Amino acid sequence: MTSDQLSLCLGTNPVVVRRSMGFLRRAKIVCSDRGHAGGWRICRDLATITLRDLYAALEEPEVFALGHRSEAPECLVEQAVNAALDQAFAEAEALLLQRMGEVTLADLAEDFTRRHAARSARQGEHTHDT
Amino acid sequence: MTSDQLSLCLGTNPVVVRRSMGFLRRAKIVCSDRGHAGGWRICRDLATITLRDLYAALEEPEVFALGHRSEAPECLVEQAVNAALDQAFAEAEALLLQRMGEVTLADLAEDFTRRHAARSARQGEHTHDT
DNA sequence: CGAATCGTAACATATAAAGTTACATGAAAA
DNA sequence: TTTTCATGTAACTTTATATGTTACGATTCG
Repeated sequence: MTSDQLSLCLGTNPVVVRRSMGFLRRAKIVCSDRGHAGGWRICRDLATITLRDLYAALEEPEVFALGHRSEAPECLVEQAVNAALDQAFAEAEALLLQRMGEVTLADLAEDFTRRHAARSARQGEHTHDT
Repeated sequence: MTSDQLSLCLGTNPVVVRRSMGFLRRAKIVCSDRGHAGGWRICRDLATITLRDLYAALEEPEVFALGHRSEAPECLVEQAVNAALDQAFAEAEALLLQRMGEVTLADLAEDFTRRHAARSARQGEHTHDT
């Protein structure tokens, strides 16, 4: 698909798509072809790509919205709070990343297919009714 | 302490302090007194206040920086991704909140005291050297 | 009364994410 | 070879949000 097509699907802008897909290209998850009939392709087996890979490739801001105000604060109160929460944040992040690592694009494709069939069935029903 | 004093400690603005402390007041964690000699007081035993209580009271944006673009998307791809991650997010958030619920302000006060003593000792040493 | 303090509305500023424009580069088709 | 259609990317604009600021009313104590 081209950046223009993707931007329509995603309700955004082609340049924004190129910006994000660029990260995936550098991570060797997608390939891009320039020129006529060019665009974006997934260049690895869907079963080998996990949501964790995508997250890592996109370098999204951070897992948590909460975080330290500063990494090595002089303030002793802040130091105490950081010390108390560092472990908790690390554990929660590790858990989340592990779960993301367990979901492949192949899994999602399968689920999508199921959902698509279900929607089609519902629409068929509805068409039959009217 | 007054909002002005707190804002100096925190490197921010007195109105910002009132805004945040207002949430803690509504959660009955702190009390405020107006007028002369007024200001803010913690109005519960430190051992009964956890970081989770503070987080809940402050209604911070969200635990995670990542999240759903929309809660009930029409897009089937988005539905599949949400379904795959909902459980993971819920687990990680529960773990984090549990850990936050295990840390009381009394714990933090104790840790602060220890750090303060350590710093004083280091400064004493240093003074002794020079 | 008057100074000190919170409560809150209204407005200003800063920052980052997203969107936009513009154009160079590259590749296939005519 | 020229045209057309893509990506790659820099520069700028817009938008959203958190933060900071000003202003002033309400309350309390001396």
